[in-house]
Amino acid sequence: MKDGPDIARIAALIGDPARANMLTALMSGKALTATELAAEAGVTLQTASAHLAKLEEGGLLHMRRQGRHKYASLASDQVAETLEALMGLAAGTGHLRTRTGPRDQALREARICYDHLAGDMGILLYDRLLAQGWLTDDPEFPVITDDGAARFTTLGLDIPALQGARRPICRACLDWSERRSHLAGGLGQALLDLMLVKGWARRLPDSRVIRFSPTGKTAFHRAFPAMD
Amino acid sequence: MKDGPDIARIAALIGDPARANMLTALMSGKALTATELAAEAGVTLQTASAHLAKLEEGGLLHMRRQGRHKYASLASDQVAETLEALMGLAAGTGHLRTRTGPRDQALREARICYDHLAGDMGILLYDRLLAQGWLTDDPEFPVITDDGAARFTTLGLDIPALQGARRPICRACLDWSERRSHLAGGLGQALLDLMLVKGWARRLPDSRVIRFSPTGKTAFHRAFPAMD
DNA sequence: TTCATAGTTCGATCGTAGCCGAAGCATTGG
DNA sequence: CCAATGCTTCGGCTACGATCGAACTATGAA
Repeated sequence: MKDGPDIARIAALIGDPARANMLTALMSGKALTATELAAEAGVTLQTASAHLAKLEEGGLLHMRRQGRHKYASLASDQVAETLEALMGLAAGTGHLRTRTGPRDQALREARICYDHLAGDMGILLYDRLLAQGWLTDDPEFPVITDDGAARFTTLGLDIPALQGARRPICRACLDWSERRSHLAGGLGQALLDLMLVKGWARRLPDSRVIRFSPTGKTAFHRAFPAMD
Repeated sequence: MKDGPDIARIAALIGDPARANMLTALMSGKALTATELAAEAGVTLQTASAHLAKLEEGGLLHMRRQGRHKYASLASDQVAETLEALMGLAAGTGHLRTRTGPRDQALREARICYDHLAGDMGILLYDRLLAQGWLTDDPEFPVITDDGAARFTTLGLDIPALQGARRPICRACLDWSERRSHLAGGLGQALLDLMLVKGWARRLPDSRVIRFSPTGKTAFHRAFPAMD
């Protein structure tokens, strides 16, 4: 009867609408304050505080006090992945009730997933990196090839620094809209940062949507071409 | 605020202990009757009936009437995957409260995940298939090579029949105990069936545990050797 | 037909968890 | 020091949903 871990405990944590909204907001990867999350969830600060305490106690969030602010962020990539899996299910089993509005369309095209690029563009990036042989294709932890390391360095990334970090540099992450893999981990984050810094794309305010400019797309295709 | 699909709806479905127990039981891959599930969840038949209705309405279960019995099974591989993801989280964030008993140990070694082999043995199988070059290493949908097809046919599988089915023949599935991939999909199911039929292993009653016999393990290593 | 088993529907009960108002700490800035 | 802002704690209200007993329907067996 009691096979495996206590799945109900954390599913119940995610199952409350207010908490689910908070978690979804945190999928943007940014750490948010309690007040911001309260607004996001549509509840008062008191109830938000209670929710945050439960989420931290449950191991889903990581809290950091900074001055008189309290910042919350997802506890790990694993949490983000689980949320994406749930989104995939919800998108699929939703009785066509989730008609895809224009906002939703933009989400499918390019969005931030925790801290890296997801959606059509995220998958495209991952495919291109594989096609060029800059990454080996592991189902969970791809590895950077020598070719790839050289290329990333040319683009301005500090690969040794990334490799020194505790966090896995490469990680495959499943996409809820496309049900395919895209690149997460330190490298995924660094690449997205790069694109934002170079002005290829920008984040829409208060949303997970990432909008590529026409010139940005061109630059993307030149930097990550389809084949050798 | 309302980014993406309604994640709370289905998380709440999974979040009830009774329903979570039912879903966990169904991870065995077998279709179970309402009465069996009621026993599994520790509730009366009436409440079980209500839960099953909700789970079906929510798109997590697929129901099939057969005579005066009503069989429930997971609606899709995707549901099973999401449950595994939740188990991974629950195992990790559990405050050391889930001390690994002997039963748990057996689960980690070899268990059934929906309808295919998971745990240490599942990962070992997947690695060996890759090492032999019988499968290409795709993060989500590996492909059977010609070598592999020949090998599987020798073992007694009907590859063309599997390829004809609607279901994806190969699929990588993430393991909650090991956080690595193992083989799901039609091929994963067929291989597990094969091992059970050949008597290499057997299922423990009322559990997801799969026990390999000593001779079975030997046969396994001979059929799927470490390197060429 | 009659009986037994499987499952459903209804109604009532009861807990729990979400919610907010108000008051209480804590940190920063003047 | 005081005032303002960010967050927490407390208490009480409310509502939703899980649960079960009892009565009802449906299928199968004798």
